[in-house]
Amino acid sequence: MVAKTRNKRAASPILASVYEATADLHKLGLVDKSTMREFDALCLTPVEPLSPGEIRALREREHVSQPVFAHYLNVRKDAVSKWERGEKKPDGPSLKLLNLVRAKGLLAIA
Amino acid sequence: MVAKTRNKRAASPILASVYEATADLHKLGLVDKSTMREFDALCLTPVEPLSPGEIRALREREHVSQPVFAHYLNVRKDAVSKWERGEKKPDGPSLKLLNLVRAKGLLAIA
DNA sequence: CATTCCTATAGCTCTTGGAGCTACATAATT
DNA sequence: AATTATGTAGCTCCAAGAGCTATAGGAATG
Repeated sequence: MVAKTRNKRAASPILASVYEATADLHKLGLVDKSTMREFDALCLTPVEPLSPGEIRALREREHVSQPVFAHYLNVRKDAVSKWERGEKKPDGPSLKLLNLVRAKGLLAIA
Repeated sequence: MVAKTRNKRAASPILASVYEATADLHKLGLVDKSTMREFDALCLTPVEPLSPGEIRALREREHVSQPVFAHYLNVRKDAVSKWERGEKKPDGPSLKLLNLVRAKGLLAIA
């Protein structure tokens, strides 16, 4: 399927690059097969794991307390505290929100 | 504490209204105490529960498949399927993301 | 000064969402 | 006809997050 995609004549050099990148991501298992068709999914900001220190730095960058930060993410303040102390690791939707804040600021999720 | 806040001379009529609204929300237990100081938290889009039908309608409004929708939210496609069939109920961070999409569209979390 | 709040930790228990998997029917592509 | 994507279904398992109490330190307020 990857090879097939590569061989397909792309509409533009830019699109061709997107195809290449997609194929590579796909090979690495980072992209769902469906994204080979639905290209808007590629415009997503990549979701990376965040260390406790990075989470704390992120929150302090936004100048908010743990309770307020938690309020933005719709989690309990305890959760934020545990993230920053490494007791729990955010993943899935929580990690997505944290990455959104990192990339676009708190206002992006307000 | 609520009365105390009410008695405080507000800087403007608008701010006074905000105080009033905050106090009421606080009385209803909808707002964390911290928000009485951190006002930006009030600018948050309220997070409401979504029914299975509303979730499906939301996804179809954005013209994406379950796998792609899941990709945006950084959850597995199975999760989206279960939400739409009422098998699982999104809450916390997932619900926040869904409300974000509803209020601002998929691009807001891209 | 004393007092009142907010913050941030810490230590618990418990529920359930989401991960991760397989399998299947349908529909759309090619 | 063969391939590919979709949506549903059933299952197990883990850990995130909920929810609670208690504590200590700091900041604001009187």
